[in-house]
Amino acid sequence: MTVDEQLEYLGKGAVDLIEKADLKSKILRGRPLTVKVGFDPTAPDIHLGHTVVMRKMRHFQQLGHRVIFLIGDFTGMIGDPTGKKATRPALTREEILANAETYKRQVHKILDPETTEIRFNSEWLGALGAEGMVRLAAKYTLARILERDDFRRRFEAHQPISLHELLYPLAQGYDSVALKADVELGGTDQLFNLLVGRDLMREYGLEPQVVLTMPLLEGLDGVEKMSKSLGNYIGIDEQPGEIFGKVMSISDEMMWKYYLLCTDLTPGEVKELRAHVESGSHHPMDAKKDLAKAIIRDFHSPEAAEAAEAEFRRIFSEKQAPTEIEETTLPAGDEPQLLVKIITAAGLAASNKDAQRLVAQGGVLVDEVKIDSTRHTLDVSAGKIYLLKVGKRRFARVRFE
RNA sequence: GGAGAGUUGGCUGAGCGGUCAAAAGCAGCAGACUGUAAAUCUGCCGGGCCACGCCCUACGGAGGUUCGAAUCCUCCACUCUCCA
Repeated sequence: MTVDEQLEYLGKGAVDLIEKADLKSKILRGRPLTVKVGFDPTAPDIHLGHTVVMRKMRHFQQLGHRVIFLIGDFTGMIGDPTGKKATRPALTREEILANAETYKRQVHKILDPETTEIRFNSEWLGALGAEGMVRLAAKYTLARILERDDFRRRFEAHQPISLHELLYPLAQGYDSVALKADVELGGTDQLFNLLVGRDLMREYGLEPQVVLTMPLLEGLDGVEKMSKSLGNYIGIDEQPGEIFGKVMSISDEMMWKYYLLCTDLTPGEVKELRAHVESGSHHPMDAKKDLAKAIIRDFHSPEAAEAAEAEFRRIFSEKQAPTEIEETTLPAGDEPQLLVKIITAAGLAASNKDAQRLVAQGGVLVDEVKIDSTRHTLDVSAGKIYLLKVGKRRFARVRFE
């Protein structure tokens, strides 16, 4: 690849690239670049939203650069204020380390295990000490910190901002100083933090890093950014069937963004596919199934992808019970037991009230038969087995012993 | 340091001393319609009880006034505003 081709490849899908000329001159030196990406160890599960940036990291790896997966175990104690309306709760040391382990286990589904370097920023931030922190804070001004939209908005809305939150961008910027990063990647919401890194590097007499941001992926609701805390995410550790179902539930419109950010298709190929769907020559559901399979192939296997599709067809298109149903064993009894209690006991509803509602609303089937009486009872003598379906997707086989 | 405003269910946000398990919106769940899509419509949306009624927990925390408090009083915690 020529340098210009490399630039195009690395910039593919990016929102900001500051400065492109800097990246070019860095590449021209012919030495592997140090590419830093920070991950906050607050979310124990890597989801599709994270993979957007990770995919970009892989691009750098493919071109022979040194990619550092930085786990913000120190900054995690601060809690990134980005996009937050309220102060985040601080994590304990134990929680952070446990989360970090989960990260390590999962990142290699996307990144090259051989060359990915995993670091923890407590390594240098912890060593900084109070004095170092104060010195670091001296390099930035309040006005500049308040330029940041999140802070300004909270400030103007008279919402609390704790002082330690102001340190977050500085700490993150200092990571770049410590690692002498050539490039830092992040979501567009990270732009401010990444730029602070540039400023700080200049302050410390280093060449400023290149900042490259990727679009944020909306979650299943199609509106909010995909995040663990909002529960609108697809985790890469999830079962193939779960992933398939979740992908199918996104809107047709959103599907294209997923195609662009979560597959290796080029923008041109996605555009072409979209044109086929819009002209009616390709059914949107088929396009979405292909998307779901592509994603499952990445995190599981081609076989798992095919199996997930077959299972999906079986359950939802043909409305049959899944091939594999979780079996729950409950204690048998001589007296008939209320169905609602059995549903709760089997873990298909959060509470008896909840189960009662589901039954009343016609969302419960016992052995393929809809039950709509909340007083319905089942014979629970030993050896009895029932197939319960609650809502559209919750199944369980209950056996009494 | 001084003066004032506020803290309500996952979120936003109403709330007269009784009729408040608490308006409304969002989110969520179920049903209808579908392509388990989206949009739309309908219902539900603290928990317990083989109950259509009763009980428990809940309106920042702890006390108090009252037959009765989310609503009044006191103290504590937290947040915001203005002044210094």
